[in-house]
Amino acid sequence: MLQAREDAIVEAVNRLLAEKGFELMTVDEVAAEAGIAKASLYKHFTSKESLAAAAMVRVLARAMTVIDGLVADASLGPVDRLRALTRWTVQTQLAGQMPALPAQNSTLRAALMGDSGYLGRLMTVSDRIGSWIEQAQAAGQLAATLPPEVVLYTLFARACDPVPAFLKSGGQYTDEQIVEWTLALCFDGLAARPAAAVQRGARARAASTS
Amino acid sequence: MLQAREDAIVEAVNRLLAEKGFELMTVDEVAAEAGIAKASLYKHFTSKESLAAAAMVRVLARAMTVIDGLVADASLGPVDRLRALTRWTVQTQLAGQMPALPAQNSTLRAALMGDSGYLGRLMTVSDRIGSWIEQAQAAGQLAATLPPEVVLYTLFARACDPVPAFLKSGGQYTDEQIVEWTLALCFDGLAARPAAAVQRGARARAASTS
DNA sequence: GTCTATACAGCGATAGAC
DNA sequence: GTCTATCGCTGTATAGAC
Repeated sequence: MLQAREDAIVEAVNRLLAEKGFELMTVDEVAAEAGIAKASLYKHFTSKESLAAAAMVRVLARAMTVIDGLVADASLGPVDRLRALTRWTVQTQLAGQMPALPAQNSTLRAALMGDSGYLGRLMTVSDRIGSWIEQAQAAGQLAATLPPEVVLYTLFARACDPVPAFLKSGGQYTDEQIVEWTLALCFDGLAARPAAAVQRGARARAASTS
Repeated sequence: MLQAREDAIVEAVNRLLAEKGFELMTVDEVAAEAGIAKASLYKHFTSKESLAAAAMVRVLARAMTVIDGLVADASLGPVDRLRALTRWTVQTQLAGQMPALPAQNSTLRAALMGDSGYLGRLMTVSDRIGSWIEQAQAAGQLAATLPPEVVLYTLFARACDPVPAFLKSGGQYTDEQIVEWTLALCFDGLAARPAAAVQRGARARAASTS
């Protein structure tokens, strides 16, 4: 019962963070959307920052679930897993369920860096992804000239990429198109690709729509 | 004299927008950094939104200057120009001089969309870049499967890419390295590249350090 | 046009009754 | 633990003297 109430609060925070970001989200809105008084909300969470941290913990936990599912599928190579996880990230963002945290807010950064639950999950997720990156680079499937750290941040950044939402707001493309273009841009870039990459892309599209 | 004062104000706004974004920037800070009283500032600009708009107009004017310089160099192809303009964007952002506008703020969006000076410059810049994109796609140098609009937004998004600043904050890479990696990611993606692309990258690096 | 001083609103957080 | 009511502060914007 208490747990369900807190879940409703974090769900509201998650949605509002996705919609307007930390600065523009107000605690009054969170309380209203969770159907609770603001003062009651502060019995569960000590500050606005801790609300955001709870939402981040939740999304990291969900990412971990996705990661575990990908690990369980032995038919996937490291790059397949990176692509699939990135697809989940972009899809979640397009669905308005990816909390957006501008890293510019120092009070929020301080709160997150002091939250061991957040830090631990962030490190676990980073380690899993990092091992896929190293495997993919060793297999010659990912640019070996890039430090793994650069690849990791680039993938994380898909969670706050403004391009997908902007394309969606135009209303002339389907979510599937936007997701595929975003993935193509992330992994293959803007430059014209050799036939091999184009064919791989065609195979992937065929598989995902079959 | 009046113009010089306003330049100082917009310069302060530009720097603060780059550092902390629109929501976290306060008018008091702008006034303090410009060395003027807040009330005097409101004689020059009618609102906080109009301050941000002025900074955006300034950065678009600078982009236009860069674009004109690239057009004047007849030795450059369309992709060369796109790369060079993107390099300028990333370098400006790394130097802390690229105003960051989270598109989530509706009052700010409304103000920008009602500012003809901003809209006109934005359209001019977009048209120039758009023509380069179409030329590059026609020449088979840019992925022709992507709508030009998607390419355009992807290039614009380099102005608020969090990855370069994050890599810089780590302190273990030079600005030049970060810029080259960002460009490589944008144009060639994460995937391992064929020899041709690698060699082109090597040539570009040699040229830029000679 | 510049200043000091202030009005006004919104928001994070808390008091205190139940 | 939930509520209503309110505090205290910050931030945008303005009044009015010079």
